[in-house]
Amino acid sequence: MDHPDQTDALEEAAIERPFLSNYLLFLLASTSASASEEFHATVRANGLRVPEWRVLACLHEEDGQMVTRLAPLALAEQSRLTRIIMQMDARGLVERRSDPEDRRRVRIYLTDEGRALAEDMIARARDHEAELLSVLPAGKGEELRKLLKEVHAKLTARD
Amino acid sequence: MDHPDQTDALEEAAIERPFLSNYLLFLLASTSASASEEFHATVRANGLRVPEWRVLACLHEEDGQMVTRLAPLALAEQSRLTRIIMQMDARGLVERRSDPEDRRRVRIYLTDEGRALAEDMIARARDHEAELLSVLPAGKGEELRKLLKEVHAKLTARD
DNA sequence: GATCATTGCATGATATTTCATGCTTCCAGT
DNA sequence: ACTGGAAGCATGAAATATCATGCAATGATC
Repeated sequence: MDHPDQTDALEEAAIERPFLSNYLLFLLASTSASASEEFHATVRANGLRVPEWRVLACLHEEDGQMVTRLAPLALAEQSRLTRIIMQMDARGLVERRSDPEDRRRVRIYLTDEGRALAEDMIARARDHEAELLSVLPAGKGEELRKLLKEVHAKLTARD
Repeated sequence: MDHPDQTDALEEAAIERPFLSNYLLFLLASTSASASEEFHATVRANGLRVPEWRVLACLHEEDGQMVTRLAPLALAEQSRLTRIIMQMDARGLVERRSDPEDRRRVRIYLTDEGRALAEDMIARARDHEAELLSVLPAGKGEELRKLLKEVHAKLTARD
């Protein structure tokens, strides 16, 4: 029996179920980018780069973390984070201390100035998050948060 | 009447409701990163950088897009995308044609080689997505996809 | 306790990104 | 048509990121 031309079949398939707008990795990256855009502008307006803000937030949550622990949390590669932390140190936001238990380790601590900035920025982040949620249909934001926590936990558990 | 020391109050608050692990922008960025990690390795194994793969996917969906339309879709800044496309052109994956309707515009088209690679990578992306979904609790992935589509639509509508 | 592998971080060289700005082409108002 | 402004893309110079590798400290094995 005859069958349709293969190229046409492929194109039809592409039209019938658009790939990109349903592709989970695209939706995640794109939603993350558009949700973060505004706040990242605030971050830069406060003289911080995005990974620097992330480091402040991580340290505020748990002070004295190692560089290699901070790197994945701040979504930055190790050598990059090392340099970012050197700059934050030079600027007086954090302090590096070698760990007496294991002298290969460098533990990062917030300075008073760093802690103040972290608290300030976290307050802004909370405000921005509230605004963001208010744009969404009621409940959708919380639903999304809950789902992301579950999915994120599953994904990071595979290590 | 007396009140507790302010620093203690702040610290308690931080302990009681951890900020980061509930912060929507963190959950989005971090989930996106960990979900994409594996597939991005595949992308690089196929000789593509992540934005190049995104360009291929966008063009496969709609060929002949402008640079300024492609840039936000590929999550890359315009001048960066210009250079990425120049490289893809040099490699024979895409072709740049000036738009006769408006000669400021440069429209990007897949070459046959580019289209073949795009189709190949999209197939891999579909497979990877299926694997990813199979790791998650049943239904969670589809739930997430649906929510992200709604939220992403709301967020990008504000322009 | 010597050796070998590994972990944790730093760093040099290279490649990439970014920012501001330049150059065209188009459009609106006159 | 002419002028001012904006859109679309390109590009140089400076800042950053990346990759591989180096070095030091630790742990494991014999």
